[in-house]
Amino acid sequence: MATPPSGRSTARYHHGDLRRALMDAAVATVAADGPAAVSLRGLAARAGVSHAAPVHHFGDKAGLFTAVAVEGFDLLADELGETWEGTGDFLEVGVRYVHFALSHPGHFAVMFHPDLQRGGDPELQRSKERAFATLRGPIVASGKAKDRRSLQAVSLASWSIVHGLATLILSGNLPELSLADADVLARRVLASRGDPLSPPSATQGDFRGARR
Amino acid sequence: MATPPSGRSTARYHHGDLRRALMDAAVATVAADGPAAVSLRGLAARAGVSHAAPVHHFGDKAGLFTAVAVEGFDLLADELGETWEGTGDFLEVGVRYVHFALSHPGHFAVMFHPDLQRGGDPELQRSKERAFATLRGPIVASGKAKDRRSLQAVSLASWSIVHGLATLILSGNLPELSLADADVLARRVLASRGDPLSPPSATQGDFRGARR
DNA sequence: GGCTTGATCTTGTCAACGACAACATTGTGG
DNA sequence: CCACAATGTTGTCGTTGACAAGATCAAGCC
Repeated sequence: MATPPSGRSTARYHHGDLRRALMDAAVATVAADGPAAVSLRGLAARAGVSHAAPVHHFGDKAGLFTAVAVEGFDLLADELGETWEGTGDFLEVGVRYVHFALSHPGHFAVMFHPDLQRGGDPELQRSKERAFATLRGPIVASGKAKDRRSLQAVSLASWSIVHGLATLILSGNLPELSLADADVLARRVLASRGDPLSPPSATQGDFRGARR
Repeated sequence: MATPPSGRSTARYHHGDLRRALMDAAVATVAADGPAAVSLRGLAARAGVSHAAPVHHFGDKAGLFTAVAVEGFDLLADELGETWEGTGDFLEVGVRYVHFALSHPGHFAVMFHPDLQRGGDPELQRSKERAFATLRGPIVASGKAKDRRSLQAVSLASWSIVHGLATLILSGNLPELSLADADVLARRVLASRGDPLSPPSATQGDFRGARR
């Protein structure tokens, strides 16, 4: 992997883009085996560098995870913003949230485990805030919540349902899904609105539903 | 803490209830600093035994977390069942789910991180199934979902919203709440149904709402 | 060319940890 | 009284995160 840009094929002292390689390896490891499976030494070995090299890019493990979280929140904000601008559909933004979580499981897991990160990091704060604002925007724009309090309730409910669905799928409490299936499921779940008192509007789709 | 039942104050060879002490210490540690902060050696020291004593009760770290998860699912099933039988109110079961998560953060975190547990454990499977059945029951009983597919969508939506809300609060993405405030918030969020197209029915309550 | 400076990477080391093996202690039932 | 299982201890090994000190490289400056 990653043959250096210069023709020299033997080991070079400098990696070229070790920061990128380490983050990619970390994300892949988290996606495959969870954050606990990440070791700085393992990542270093995978990138072909010595066990202490990561220190120069991230300081420590929390620094690495913080960088991954920042990247994740930026990606999420981009995707949600794009969907909102493209469709103008509040529900589709929610679907995209779930889609993001499932297509970037490594990032997502790190993003929502603050105990892995460096809490006070200002860059993290900014990325986080931008992502949340991008999520809140469509809810505010849909403008159906009259007062401030109900807006917050609706906003939080929307976030909760997409976040909960994503979390339940990722944590293995629901069957494994293809991304396409997950989109269909998310659309139907969001449309059903979690209230048994109002009959859900059944949309088409072939998903078989939760297993256990 | 935990002076032994016998009057002998000096160190005894047998702890008395080491299993219980280790689980309590583990739950407290997870609640305070997350699962990553748990070390078998640390728990052993806290209980006043040698570093290898926990092996005889849990085998390994995953065994300890599995035992915590089983206890958690049993507690959750008890609480949800009690609420459903007491109130017959579907929404109150959801409120209780969130309440449980916030009042047992140590258990909750372990319960929904399967990578910490021994996946195949039969006791875990049973406890999990019982808890989920207790959650699903009220939804089925409310009987508003016509066909199988919409029932699954409603069921999953309900679970998602309560699980998402609990997860968001616990992960520090919402302001710290007292348990009473959280109950009020959960009630309002569940009542708002997360759909801006239908005006939310504002219930009373003094919670100020999400911060950031 | 020679020198300096900063960034990057290596080597060496230490303490904490999970896991395991071998042994000691305790209490219980035959 | 004695096997025997449960419980706890001591000792050890390999892995890991973190740190310190030094090596290598690139780029600028004289």
